Amino acid sequence: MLQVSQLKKLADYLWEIPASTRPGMLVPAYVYCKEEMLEHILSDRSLEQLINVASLPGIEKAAIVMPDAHEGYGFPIGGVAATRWPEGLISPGGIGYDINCGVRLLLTPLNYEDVAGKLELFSQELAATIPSGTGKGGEIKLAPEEMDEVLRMGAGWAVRNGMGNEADLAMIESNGCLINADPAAVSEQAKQRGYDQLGTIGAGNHFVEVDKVSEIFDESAARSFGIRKEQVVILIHTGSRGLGHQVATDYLRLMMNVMSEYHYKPRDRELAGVPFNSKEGQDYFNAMAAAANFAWCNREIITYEIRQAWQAVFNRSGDEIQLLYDVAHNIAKIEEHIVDGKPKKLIVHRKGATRAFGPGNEELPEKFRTTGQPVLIPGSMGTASYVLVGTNKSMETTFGSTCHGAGRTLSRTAVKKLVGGPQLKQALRDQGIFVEAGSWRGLAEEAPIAYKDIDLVVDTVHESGIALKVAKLKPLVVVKG
DNA sequence: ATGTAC
Repeated sequence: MLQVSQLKKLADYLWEIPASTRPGMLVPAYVYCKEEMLEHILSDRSLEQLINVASLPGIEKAAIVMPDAHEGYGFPIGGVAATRWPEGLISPGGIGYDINCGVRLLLTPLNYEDVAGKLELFSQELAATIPSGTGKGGEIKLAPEEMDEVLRMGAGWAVRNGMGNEADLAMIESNGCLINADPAAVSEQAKQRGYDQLGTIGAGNHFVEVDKVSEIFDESAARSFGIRKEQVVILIHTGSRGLGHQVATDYLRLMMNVMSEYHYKPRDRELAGVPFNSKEGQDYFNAMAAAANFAWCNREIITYEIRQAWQAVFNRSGDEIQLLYDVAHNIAKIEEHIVDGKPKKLIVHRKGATRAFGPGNEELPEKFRTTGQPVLIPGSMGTASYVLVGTNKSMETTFGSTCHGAGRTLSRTAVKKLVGGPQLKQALRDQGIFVEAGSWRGLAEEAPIAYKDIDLVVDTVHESGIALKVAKLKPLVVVKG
């Protein structure tokens, strides 16, 4: 276990683990964290895992963790690592099992006072309209050729089939479609697990949440995003369901078997990987892209379901609900960043980390060119969530990345010993929050006491400048699996 | 996160 004394304090929010700390580290590691939250990160294996990441073949500049970091499979969740294109390592552990787990924020034209009397009804309608829960499927059953179309097209498939709005597509990271996606690289088993899972939330920390905008920090960015105080907004957090999970499982197993052929011996077997430009590396990257497209299509169809529930409850057009933005926080992307003063093409792994591109970036839609991209950070259930904006500081220091959420401090088993589902639902109801939960156990596992303080996490990235606060959201309704 | 099991 690493000691505080092994961390070099660079600022109130930033620590360095020098490359000399362990043999084999190719680059230093950086920890974005306030001193008062350091105990969480030091209490599990996340920094040992970060040190392992700092020794991945081809890693550039640094291995980085965000303030919401905790231990994950191989890589810490809340981690960012960029390897040299095209021969650097690609490692499924650096993306995670839930490929393109991500967040999207919908903007409604109504304010809190307009919906206050109908919130309970809306929560029930949302729960009835959006399937949720482990292994749960929905109404849409994809034929094999339709599945391949979804994997190739991403969110555009939903639009083409009448379950999404054309205007949404520009407001999705990568337009909701990674063009290298290859359905042939995705196993039949993965496709089978996903064939009826479009339009479903899943379980764990996934949710649909109705919020009101409780505070504005940056008036000008908020106005440009179309966000105002008291406004009702809707947050979606989910990913690629069983399909993405199976893709990760398949390729981790494959890479464990072949990595020695590429003379790669990881410090931890969970860090299995292969050179990006190897056959297996390309197959994984193209399968990962297909799973990412499935997740974007999933969030687009959930948006369609929300628009229907809105129409049913408020007797207003669902099309008045606008998509602000949709961000991935478990993904690998090929991006150009400046390293040692020179532009370099990199394989950027983000695992529990959000892209936070700043003003002027060509990948952003016109609407966000002058502000930087919206960054959506959900807090733990019943606490707050945030809208931030990407910065050029993040481009310079964190490969254009920031945190992704509050970050767990207690395991699922540990928290269940401290709190029960019914008790938690009542406690949230007492705070004016309507909760619709698919299972008491699942609800208890997501209790806010199992998470870090979202305000501290967001303040850390704000002070460090790797994303700046725009608005704070307060939950009104939570729908969970 | 997850057909909470290879």
